[in-house]
Amino acid sequence: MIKYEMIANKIRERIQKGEYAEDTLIPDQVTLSKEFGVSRMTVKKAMDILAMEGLIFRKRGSGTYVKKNALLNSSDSNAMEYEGLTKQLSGYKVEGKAISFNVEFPDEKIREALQLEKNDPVYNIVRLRLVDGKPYVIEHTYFPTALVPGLTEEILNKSVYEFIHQNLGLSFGGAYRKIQAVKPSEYDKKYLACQENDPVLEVEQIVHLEDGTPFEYSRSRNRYDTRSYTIVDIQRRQK
Amino acid sequence: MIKYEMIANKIRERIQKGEYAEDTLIPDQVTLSKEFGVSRMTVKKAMDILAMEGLIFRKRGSGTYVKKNALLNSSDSNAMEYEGLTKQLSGYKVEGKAISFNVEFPDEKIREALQLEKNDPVYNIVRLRLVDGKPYVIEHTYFPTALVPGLTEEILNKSVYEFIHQNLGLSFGGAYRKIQAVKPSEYDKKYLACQENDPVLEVEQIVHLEDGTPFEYSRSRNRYDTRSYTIVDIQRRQK
DNA sequence: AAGTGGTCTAGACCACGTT
DNA sequence: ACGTGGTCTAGACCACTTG
Repeated sequence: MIKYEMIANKIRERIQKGEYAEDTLIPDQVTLSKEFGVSRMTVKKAMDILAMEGLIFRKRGSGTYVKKNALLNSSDSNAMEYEGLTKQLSGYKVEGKAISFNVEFPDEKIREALQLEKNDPVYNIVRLRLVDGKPYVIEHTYFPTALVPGLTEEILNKSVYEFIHQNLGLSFGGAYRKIQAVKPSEYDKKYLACQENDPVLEVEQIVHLEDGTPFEYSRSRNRYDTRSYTIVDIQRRQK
Repeated sequence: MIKYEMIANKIRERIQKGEYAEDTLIPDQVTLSKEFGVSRMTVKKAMDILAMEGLIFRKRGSGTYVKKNALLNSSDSNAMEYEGLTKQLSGYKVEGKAISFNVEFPDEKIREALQLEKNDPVYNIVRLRLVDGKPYVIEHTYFPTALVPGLTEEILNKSVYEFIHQNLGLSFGGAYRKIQAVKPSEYDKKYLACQENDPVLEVEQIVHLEDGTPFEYSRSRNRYDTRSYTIVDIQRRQK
């Protein structure tokens, strides 16, 4: 439907198929605008997308080039993901198990993270995820009850995010994350089967709605030997 | 000079000063285009920048709003930074100390990360950073010698990145990072003064040039109690 | 000098929310 | 019905690189 998106898709496909080889020029914007029967502005907008994805780079006066290793880096723009054995996880059995599900008044730290008043309650959920029967991560999650009315344990087992999007009509606007190495707690030792001197990778996260309202605070505590956090950081603005 | 950038700067300033309050509408694009004497397309491009920075969000048919907590999240778009005591580090003495500086043939892993051939040499640099006399991080860094001809220990103590930009005329195009919690090595225990069961936060990083050439491979090993990694992730494309 | 990508315009139509 | 932001055009000028 949207022209610049369709053009971006086609060019991306050509790069992936090798029709536009890495480290070479692709046709200039005027040529492409004639090929696709659109204005040059529309072609440029398509190119902006591919540049944000890290597939191409442009030199004024020179032309538009396919990056070396475009295919390696071609994961979604600014994608961030956990990686571990999760990578080749297709054949494994992934389980989620709720350890606890309560409503409570949060402590000061969580109140500040979620921008709540003194008497605003939150859901406090602790879940353990196992892969192939082995523990992987414990997630401690807090939602303001006011934002997710009618949350049940059943919904938790499906997708809270889908529920919010479908039933409440809300969208996400980003997240703040903090990653640390920490020593295992008693909780970690019990559920993650950590040894005393096994480190734990903790990802602390505040997720926001589109309008900036804090919506979820969570801490994921990951076994050090099975999970890592990866970031693809693409330079967006040249000076 | 560039109009849409100047307009973005002015609007950003108004948000920061509270002239456009959080969680309220700002003037529509037609009004703003009249105020600044530009076309609406130019105003929209300015708004695109502020949306990427997480300061505003837009609803078709409704208008453009300042996000809640715009000022909190207003750190540079997609900024990533180490944080720790580094936060309030203005008053402290930061030192860097080179532990070793060699040229060698890299092992397979580094050869793959830097996309090198069998006989391409690299600089192998190990540096320790101290704050207020206490060890903070050990950085193991590898550069292909072919990309940084004439690197000296003196340049290392200033800024390698500036040297590359100034003297070699090269620009950066992004990075790939992987963050893990690991157990301390003998090296860590010796230089970071880690105890046997202190975890270490390792940041593995491949930095690329603008054209996609891998340029630096490094591993930073951080004391767990003084450093963490933070990420601001802003949603860019709504579906 | 020619060709490239970056910016900007004035106007048009559309999709969507609000009224 | 009206106002909003999103897309798109045809053409213009500029900054820059390359021959």
